[in-house]
Amino acid sequence: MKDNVRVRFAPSPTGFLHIGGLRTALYNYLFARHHGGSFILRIEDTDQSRYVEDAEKDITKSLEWSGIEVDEGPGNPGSVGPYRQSERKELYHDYAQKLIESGAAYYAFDTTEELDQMRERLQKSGNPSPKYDAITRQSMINSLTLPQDEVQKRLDAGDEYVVRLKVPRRELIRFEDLIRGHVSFESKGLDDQVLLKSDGMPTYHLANVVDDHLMKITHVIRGEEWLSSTPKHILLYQAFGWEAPNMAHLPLIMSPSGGKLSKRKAESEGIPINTKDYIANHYEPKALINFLAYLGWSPGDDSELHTMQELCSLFTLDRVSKGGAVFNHKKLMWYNEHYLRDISSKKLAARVKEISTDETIQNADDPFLEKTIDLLKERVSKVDELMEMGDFFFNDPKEYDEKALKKWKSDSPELVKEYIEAIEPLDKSEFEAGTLKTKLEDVINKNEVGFGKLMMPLRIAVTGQGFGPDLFTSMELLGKDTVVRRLNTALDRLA
RNA sequence: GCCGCGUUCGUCUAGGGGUUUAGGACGCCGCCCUUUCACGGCGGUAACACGGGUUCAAAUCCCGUACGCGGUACCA
Repeated sequence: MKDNVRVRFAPSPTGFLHIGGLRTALYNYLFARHHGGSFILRIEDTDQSRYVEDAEKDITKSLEWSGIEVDEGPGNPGSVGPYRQSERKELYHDYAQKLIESGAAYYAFDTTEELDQMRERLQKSGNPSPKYDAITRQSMINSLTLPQDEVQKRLDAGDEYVVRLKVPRRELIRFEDLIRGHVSFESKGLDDQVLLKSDGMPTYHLANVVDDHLMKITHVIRGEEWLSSTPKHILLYQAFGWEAPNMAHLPLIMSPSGGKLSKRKAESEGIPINTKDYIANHYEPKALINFLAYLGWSPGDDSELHTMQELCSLFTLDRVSKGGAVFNHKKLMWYNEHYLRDISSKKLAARVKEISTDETIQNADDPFLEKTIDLLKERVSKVDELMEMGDFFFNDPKEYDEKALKKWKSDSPELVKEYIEAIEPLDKSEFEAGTLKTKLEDVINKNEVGFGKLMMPLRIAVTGQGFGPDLFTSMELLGKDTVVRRLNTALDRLA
């Protein structure tokens, strides 16, 4: 293991940070922290046509929310900046030039149409995967086929060109992947990859290799979708005479229906795909992080719950699995429930006030709100559900749950009436859970009916629903006036 | 198609030649607690893709097959 571990998370700002990207960032971060190294954020904005204005802000905000701290990045540059590739444009130009001079790359002048024609022609003649390679480049328009003065003339005239990597005809390219072990590719299967695009921007491949070297990256930890292009990168490192960083390709996060978890698939399967969706929907960042850490990795013991700090000390690449991992939303919810219950009711009350759009809740008395949360916490999965389930603590039920209404029988009005009569004389200090329960028992005993015969109708009348926290404690919290009012309202509406 | 990478309960995984009647977690089911719903506790269901080797012994090593996934762009 090299000293001074430096890893990078290098998203391209073509959209919001999705859950797969977040996990890649997390694994990089955990690895860096485990080795006391640095976690670098680099923005790979080389595709101007796909650039999304707010994407970088979204990435930064998402990482921050998740608790992933960036040691060096556009917002807090270190000594190897700038950290946006668009601001490093000239650099790539210089390095492309070096490759041309050393013979590892060449100019190509073919237009998009000519390339399409070439591919079509080859396909028709029986080549199913046409490539711009050691063989086909001989029939294309480039500095390998054109006389040197012609090349210079085109360059001087400002003709559009790209720079392509001159992939050797037959060579076995091997490298060691920290997760997968030995990996090898035959160079003949590789394209003469475009390194510098006609708009002057580098492609991912060039920019990535140049930056990883210049930024002294020791470990490249990225998604498996990059495994196939790694040989091109190895070739590049060799051409530059640089030592390649260690490589580690992470298993992909899969959709429950199979295949890489994409935006479309996630949406149709009810899985939030972007980190901002998790923020907006009030998931617990600790839960998401814990869940994501275990999606493709495990510490090897039976533990399931860990803080970020613990994950940092536990995480090693050799314990990352090789196969894709299916996103299991129910397990995420299990984590969320766990971390939610860890939060004090006092803190939750503050969160609820922040989130809520209901004025009654926003202005609620804090001790009261906290008491309701004590009761609700064990019953919900996310903070926002606290308000849904606990709405009856603040507002009279507008309607009664249809399913619960089945428990409102023909004898319910009479029983409820008797209960009202029993509790109305109670003064404030007597209006507490124990007494309220005793009063209910009096009524059912007198009428010789079961507990539920009265309790369910009361619950419906007071909360509008057939489930929820202990009814007597809830009524105590609500107070006599509210309870009696709601019981009478129910009598009117359901009689 | 070609190239590459994978494959242990439904899902995430442990296990890496004998310690395994293959362990844990989520889910699901049942019971207990509770005259609601949950929490909690206890228990149950359920997997080594297939076929050949190697070996005294294979989930574990090797080779094939199947299946899955990824890549195959002047996208990353």
